[in-house]
Amino acid sequence: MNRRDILPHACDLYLQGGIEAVSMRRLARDLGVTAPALYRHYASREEILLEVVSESYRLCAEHLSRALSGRTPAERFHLTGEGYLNFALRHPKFYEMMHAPAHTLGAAVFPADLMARMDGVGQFFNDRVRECIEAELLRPLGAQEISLTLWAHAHGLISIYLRGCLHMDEEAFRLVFHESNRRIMHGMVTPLYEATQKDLPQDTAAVA
Amino acid sequence: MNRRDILPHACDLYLQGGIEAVSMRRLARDLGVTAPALYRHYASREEILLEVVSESYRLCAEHLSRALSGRTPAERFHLTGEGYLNFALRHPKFYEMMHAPAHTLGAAVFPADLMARMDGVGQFFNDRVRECIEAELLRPLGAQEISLTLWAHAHGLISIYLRGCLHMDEEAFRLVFHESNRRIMHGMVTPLYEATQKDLPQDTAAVA
DNA sequence: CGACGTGAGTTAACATCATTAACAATGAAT
DNA sequence: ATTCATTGTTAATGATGTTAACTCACGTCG
Repeated sequence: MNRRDILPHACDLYLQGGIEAVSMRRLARDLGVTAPALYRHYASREEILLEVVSESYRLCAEHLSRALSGRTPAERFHLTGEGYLNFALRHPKFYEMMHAPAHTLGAAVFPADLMARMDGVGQFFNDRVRECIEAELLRPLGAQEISLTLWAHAHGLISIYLRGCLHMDEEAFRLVFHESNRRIMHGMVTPLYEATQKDLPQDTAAVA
Repeated sequence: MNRRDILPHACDLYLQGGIEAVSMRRLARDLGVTAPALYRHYASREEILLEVVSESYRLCAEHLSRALSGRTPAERFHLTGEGYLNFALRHPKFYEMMHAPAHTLGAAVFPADLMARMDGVGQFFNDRVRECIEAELLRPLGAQEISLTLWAHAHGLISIYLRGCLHMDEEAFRLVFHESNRRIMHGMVTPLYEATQKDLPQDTAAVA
């Protein structure tokens, strides 16, 4: 038995019952082994959970990479958004795991290899945006900057939906997602808006 | 001892060491009592954690409500965004708790009173946006729709920052936050963009 | 061939966890 | 004075992550 045999079972347990369902004893039982044996391959439960997170990023990157089949910057840009949305809707538990706070996994901070995977996903977005700026489909506001804005919006909307705050089914949400994207791409303000942006007040001081 | 005495200590424990630091024994010890005594006031640990979530929403609503001191729709709109950002940056652990998945707390689904608090926060955003549409500062794209878009973007950006993915300090992030808001308010596309939106390909089928 | 070390498993144990059952003390109301 | 609800207690159950000490199989080298 080695690491590669353990990870799939850990993912299964996580998909079935969430993080707390991934217990060393239960995992060992599914592998036909006793709990301390797992410590031959992983230093701790935390290390196993981090591997599940890493797997989530791998799966996400796999969905995104299919956007490279697009033949124009616009197509690849569009397919990137679709890939991200599809990943989130098809693998909601993995999507959730991607954004789990470190302490939820018992870790103080994310290890370097995980940070690298995170940066990789971000870099993919950056590259698709840069292409579109060069093709003059997007305004030259900085590829990283636009990319971050788009990622933040997509992630925020998806995570709100996955928490069940929006009372709608998946098909309805796909429409909402696309409509919301249209809004941020084209803007939401009238000419009157700009005039109000001078002399805005500061937020009052903290309360407690 | 009653519920009102327990909650602050539960919050303290959570702020110090995260959700898993809130243990019945530890909490009881801090209150000068033994663990089973807590069950006189709360049915379970889950119920206590949900109360901490509820407290997070209360604190958030408190920050938002200060936006009502603005004297114009534009001011109140701006202060709402500032209030949300300030709440997240001043109370990051509470902000995180607001968006904790239910199973993280050991709960299958959120209770109705919590859902009501969530809707209340959403409603506040809606109302501020509606005001701005009526004042013709925002385009008439639907108050709920715009509100959701703005909330999603703000939440996504903040949660990405709080996870430490952006390598910057709080001051730098405040700038990024405002710049990103400017981008979604004014749009990011060139006139060329629209022409590319016809005949976009579908994402290929699922992989696994 | 035998000695040795290494890798991978075992059992037993420890401390901690949430939760429950059974019981005690306190104080107010009839 | 008795009754009853409230609010604690101790003891126990079963689960958790993790460690220590041990066993067993296997490959390598003298």
